Amino acid sequence: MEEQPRTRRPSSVQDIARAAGVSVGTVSNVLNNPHLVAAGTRARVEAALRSTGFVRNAAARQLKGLPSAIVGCLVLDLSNLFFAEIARGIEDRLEEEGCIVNLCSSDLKREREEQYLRVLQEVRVRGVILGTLDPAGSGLRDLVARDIPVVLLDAPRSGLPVCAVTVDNLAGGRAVAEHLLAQGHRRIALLDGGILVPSVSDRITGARQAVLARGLDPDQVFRKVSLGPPAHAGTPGPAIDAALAHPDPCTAFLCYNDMAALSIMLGLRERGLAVPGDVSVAGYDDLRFTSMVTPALTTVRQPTYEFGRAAADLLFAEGEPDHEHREVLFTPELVVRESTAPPGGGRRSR
Amino acid sequence: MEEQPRTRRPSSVQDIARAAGVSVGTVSNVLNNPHLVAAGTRARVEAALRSTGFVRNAAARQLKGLPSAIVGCLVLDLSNLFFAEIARGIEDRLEEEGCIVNLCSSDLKREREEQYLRVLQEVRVRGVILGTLDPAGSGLRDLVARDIPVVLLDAPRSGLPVCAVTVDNLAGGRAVAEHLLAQGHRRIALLDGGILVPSVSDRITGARQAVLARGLDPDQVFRKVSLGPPAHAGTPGPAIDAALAHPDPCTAFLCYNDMAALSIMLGLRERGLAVPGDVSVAGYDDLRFTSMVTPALTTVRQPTYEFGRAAADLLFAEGEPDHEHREVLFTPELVVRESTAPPGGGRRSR
DNA sequence: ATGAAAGCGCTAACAT
DNA sequence: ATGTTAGCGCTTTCAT
Repeated sequence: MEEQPRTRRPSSVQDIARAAGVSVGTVSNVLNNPHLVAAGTRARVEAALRSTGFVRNAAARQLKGLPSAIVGCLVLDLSNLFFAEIARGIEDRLEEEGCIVNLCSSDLKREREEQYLRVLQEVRVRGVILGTLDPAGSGLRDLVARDIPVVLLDAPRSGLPVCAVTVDNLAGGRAVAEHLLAQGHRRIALLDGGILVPSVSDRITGARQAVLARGLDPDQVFRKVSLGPPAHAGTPGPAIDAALAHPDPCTAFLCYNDMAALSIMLGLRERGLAVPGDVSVAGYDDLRFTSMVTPALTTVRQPTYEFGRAAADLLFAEGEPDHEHREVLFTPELVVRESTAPPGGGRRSR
Repeated sequence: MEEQPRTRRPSSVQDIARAAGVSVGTVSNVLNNPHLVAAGTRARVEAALRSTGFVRNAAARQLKGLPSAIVGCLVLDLSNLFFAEIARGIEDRLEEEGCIVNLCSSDLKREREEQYLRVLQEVRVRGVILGTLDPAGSGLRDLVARDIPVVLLDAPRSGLPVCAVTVDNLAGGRAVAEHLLAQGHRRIALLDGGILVPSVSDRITGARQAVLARGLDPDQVFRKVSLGPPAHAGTPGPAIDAALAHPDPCTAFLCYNDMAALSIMLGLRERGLAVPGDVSVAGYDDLRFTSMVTPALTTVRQPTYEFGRAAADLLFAEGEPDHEHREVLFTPELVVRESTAPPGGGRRSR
């Protein structure tokens, strides 16, 4: 029956000042420089603050030029556990600095990436951690031109004055390819997502290097097949056909990530093909559960949580006065499990 | 050698006005009510807009009372694919309205939830989609008291004037438990994450109902064991011991989610125990890959992407003038696979 | 059709 | 130690 004790509209410093019988300046000082205000006054103001449930207006602070607590983070695909875990690493680190993350997923759409970047600029984020489709794109250049700190996520800096955290994709691609070649595979389906992602391109380059190192011709060894974007990962049929329904069928799939590899394995199973008996499958990322599927997936381990934390670290470092742009490079690690084996293991499928 | 073509500091409407030889009001009109301004003037202003790469200042707009384009979204654990997919559903829907999401993960920490809620208020989000640990918490009540639209994610509304999107956890819990009971299990380890999550509590209640419906005593049938928070999911040993190293060992694990179930299965395997030969394991969520592990996981399917979209829908509906708070209820579905079987199947492990 | 000016909530510089 | 005030960038009356 009583009046609502808390005001419905958030109270302003004005309201607090009135309630405590002081000026707005004093309220501001209680908020930001408590030591400047006498104990008694401070107590009165604090009481008013509490009783109205005052909440700072971030927009007003920002308009005064104070740094925003929001950091933008744009990843390629949040439904990929790999990025979700990176995001957690980022978030944990930001939280330590009282920042929050504006997390967006471009879903591998260029247009969407550009749109998000625009909105992030409008809200004047403190910086952005960017997993970009286009390391030479205008969105990124815009950010840089406006002096917004940028940390690239697993993408080359292409000469831009930004920081980056990357993993050695060349080495990773080389490692899986070398593994497959060593097992004797000479026809390998190179599975991509139909969209050219910088890090994946590097892995492919690495894979080609491995082939060249053996004196073979990459164009002979690899056959490019596409799974289509993640949304289509449920229908691996066409990709499988492209690789196998061929006079000279592939004996192995080198997949651009674990999710895709799993999808391929599922499709293979549905067709009655055994892995690795009939065809080998290698993934990339080493997601948490890849050791539990059957057969356990051969893949390449990449850092996730630590990767995210490193990115956030770099972003804060960017904030410092005269900072050198740095690139932190992580090293991937081949994890050989059961899904790859020499070709021609044959018809022993159960 | 040339001057940088784009200003480093983002240009303001003032700058544009000056450049185009008009007043700020006109610039604002070009931006928001283009039809009110003469074609010629408009063209001049638009040229200036483009040449400086003008970006609105969201803070200033907001200060004028315009609605924010930012929607807060707080989930329990982003490293759980279940939430990551929900987040994607939310994001997709928001994007359609030109909004972006401030995605945070409380990591099941109450303190962190409260902190995030505070920051979200400071930035005056347009609303918040909240997966809360505490549906009766002060953070949530605060939001409501301030008329900030709230949509609860899989949590009871407890009488608060908010919307909610939920799944029938009672039914879900009942279904798995009934399945296990029907197979003959009479000693079941009820695995939780050590933290009381509302939705999980409901599932447990549902499971107990199933036991009662058979005229059995839930306290006899269930033995509570804890895996600890997600971060500890890597060490399922203690939970396994608690369930099995007992004069009357459990014959099945009813796990609070798939990630936990996988972790338990891994631990079981390390101890040389066969699933489901020696012990059955049931999960919850039906994450994308649970059908691919060995043995394929028996679990309960929950909507994810659609769940997220529904939440975002509700949030926008909240914005409408005089809106009725609604609750959207999804129905879970038991998915029986290979990881559960009648007890005593025995030592046939290979 | 356009311009002038007030004011959103806050901080910081200055005045008392 | 506290009060006063200008101004951040924008939208929106109200004049012209």
